[in-house]
Amino acid sequence: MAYHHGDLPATLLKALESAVAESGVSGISLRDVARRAGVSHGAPAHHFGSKAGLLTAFATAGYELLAGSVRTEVAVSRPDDGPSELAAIGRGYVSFAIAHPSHFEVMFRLDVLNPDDPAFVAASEAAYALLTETIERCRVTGRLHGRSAEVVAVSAWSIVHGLAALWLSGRLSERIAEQDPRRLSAAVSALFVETVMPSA
Amino acid sequence: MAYHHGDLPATLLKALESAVAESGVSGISLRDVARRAGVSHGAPAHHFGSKAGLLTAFATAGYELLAGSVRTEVAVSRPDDGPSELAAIGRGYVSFAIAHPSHFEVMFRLDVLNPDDPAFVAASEAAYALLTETIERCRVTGRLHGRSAEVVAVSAWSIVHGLAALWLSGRLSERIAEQDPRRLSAAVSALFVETVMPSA
DNA sequence: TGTACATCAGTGAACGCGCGTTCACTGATGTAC
DNA sequence: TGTACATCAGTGAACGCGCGTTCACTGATGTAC
Repeated sequence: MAYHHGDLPATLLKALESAVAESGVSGISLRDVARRAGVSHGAPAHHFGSKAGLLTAFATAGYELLAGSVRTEVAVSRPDDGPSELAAIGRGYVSFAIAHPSHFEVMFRLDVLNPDDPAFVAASEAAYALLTETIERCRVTGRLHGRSAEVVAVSAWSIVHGLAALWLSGRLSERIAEQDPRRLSAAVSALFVETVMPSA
Repeated sequence: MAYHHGDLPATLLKALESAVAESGVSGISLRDVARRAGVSHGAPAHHFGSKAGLLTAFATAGYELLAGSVRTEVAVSRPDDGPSELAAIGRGYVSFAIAHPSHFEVMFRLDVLNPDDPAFVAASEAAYALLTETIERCRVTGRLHGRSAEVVAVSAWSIVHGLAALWLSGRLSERIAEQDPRRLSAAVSALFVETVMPSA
């Protein structure tokens, strides 16, 4: 085994992703992650300090992936139209969660990571800003119809977060006909935007 | 210590609740729960078989509490009015989650319990039925305006579930001005019902 | 090009710990007569 | 009322295990001259 791995931190993060996918956050251990990465169990500490450090780095990467997924959907939405941008954010949020369920799960488990880590805080703020900026744009252009921007923002975040969480928990898909999460999230996002911000 | 405790199963469930509240689902152990209940660490197995059995019984009780909370809110809503019943369900859902965060957390962690347990399945079906029955009532009285009952049901569940999950994760309250979860859930539920099912 | 040396990355043994489950047991309770 | 017995509830010792963290170490890499 080569002593210098090349990019062990990245390999460990990938190993963590598959470990979470297989056994959930509660089932993961540093030693198992090291095993999957093919290194000794002491190696992770060298790069991440502790188990919480590894999970924090993973969650931080999750927020960056989330922001990327949202930006991708927004890029293909109708330009300069707040509501369709908001619907795009919803689709981007859910499709991130579906594509990266392990990241999604860890990101909201503040009990197992270091929630004050500066990089983690910065990444999560940046992702949240995407939502608030769009809602602010809707407000400025009068699309909120006088509704509280805060209530609209919380509702929008809640509906996509809930959809993603319920889908991933498996409690949702077993109860409904629609089995394609992308179509479902598009329908839910559209319902929200069309009713809360009708164009007519 | 008396050999016969009286109602050890109920005491163990209460001990589990406080253990989850203190250390989260990932931090709980059978031995700690037994310690909190003041019995030997072998006692839980006598009543629940295993750790998963205890968690399953706890989650089942959670669904029953959820149904109770929803029924309580519905009982004080405007009678025979689907939409205001739906808003009441939303408030009941969130106020259950706020009042019983430990139950709420365990209920959706299918990885740590026995998801095929008959009592668990029955309790969760019963709770879900409260939602679908109300939406069906709205559909019959024409309040869905031709929208898919399934999409409306998923959206309604998602928005309250997301609100509860985000609130409990702590990621939400640190970003907004409103600090009273009951007022917040009332505002979010009202926004959803008033826009999706306008009375005019 | 070669050599000395500093830094870095990963090893592997060791630590102490708490865990879930099993099981022979003992003490308490309830029932039959 | 008393006695024998069955059932039930909880005990506590024992098991084997995997865990997170520490730390002296060794091998690899990069730099200065």
